[in-house]
Amino acid sequence: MPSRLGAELKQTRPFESLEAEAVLSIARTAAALEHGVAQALKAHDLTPTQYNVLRILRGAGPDGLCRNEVGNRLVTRVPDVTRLLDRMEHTGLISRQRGAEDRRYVTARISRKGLDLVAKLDQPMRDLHQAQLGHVSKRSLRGLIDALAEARGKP
Amino acid sequence: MPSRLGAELKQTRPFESLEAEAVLSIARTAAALEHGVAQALKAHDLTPTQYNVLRILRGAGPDGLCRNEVGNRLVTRVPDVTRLLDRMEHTGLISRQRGAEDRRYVTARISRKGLDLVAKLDQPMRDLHQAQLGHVSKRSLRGLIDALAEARGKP
DNA sequence: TGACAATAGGTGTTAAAACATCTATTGTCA
DNA sequence: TGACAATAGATGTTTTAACACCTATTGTCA
Repeated sequence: MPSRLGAELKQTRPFESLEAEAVLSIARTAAALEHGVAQALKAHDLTPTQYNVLRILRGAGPDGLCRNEVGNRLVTRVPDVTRLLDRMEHTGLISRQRGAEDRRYVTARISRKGLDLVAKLDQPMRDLHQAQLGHVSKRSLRGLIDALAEARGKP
Repeated sequence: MPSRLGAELKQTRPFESLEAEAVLSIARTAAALEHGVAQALKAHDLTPTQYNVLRILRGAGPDGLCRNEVGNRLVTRVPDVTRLLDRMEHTGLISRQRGAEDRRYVTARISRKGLDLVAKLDQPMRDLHQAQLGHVSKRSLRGLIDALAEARGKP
């Protein structure tokens, strides 16, 4: 019985291990989902990472967050948060301010424009996630989430 | 009871839906795993995508594959396979040849150097996958793989 | 057969990722 | 207090991703 993903990729030889198959399954699924998200955001000139930043800063509230903290909370590790924020400041989605007490810090805050944009995207994103995974049973999703947490070593 | 990923991302508000949490879980796990793969391949000046191409062409055998077919089999959708293959040809990992019967096709084949490189990477990659997911039970992995296939809509 | 659609690749350009290195500011401790 | 490590960001450079558009070759059909 050939594995599903094996057939999907038209690869004849079976996977070397369950672990290898899982790594590829995760990568392939993530790529497909992110592609959908990217397509949905493109109409608003946002990348998934920028959208992620907007949600993070909205969650942080008026106090904002420093660059490193934004980087830590990102779903995907980004090695150049400075210029990511540069671009978002340039398009007016966020503002930045050098710290008064400790002048090493630069606090980033979401702007009115940024808040409006994420607010407008809330429902479409809900719909998208539903379209992407709505056909999967709650039970499967729960198991999936737990297994992924285990895979990341956060038991 | 706050969700695991919610705490991990230091996000206070709970997820809007199980589907949204699953999408983020998949993205985060995939990023972590791919980062590990990329680190392992960096010593050989290979990106994960290039490694993927090498494995695809090794699997295809001496007949090779045309550009589009390589693109179709890639784990992640790549919008510029031509220059991906350009680079790999330039570093001597593959060769390309314009088709004789149908001159639109260009067949890509893995070179001796490419074969040697993937062969040398087989064991390290096995070890890496084991290190990344070896702590997850076979049962969880099986469930994970099945749930991801379901998520991709390949039931 | 000759126009035209379809298919397979290639090119040009802009934006973003990746990596190393550098400056400024603060903390620590002999 | 004064050297020096540690922290927070910024900058420079190269590579790659992403998107639109262009060329060459073959298939189709009036």
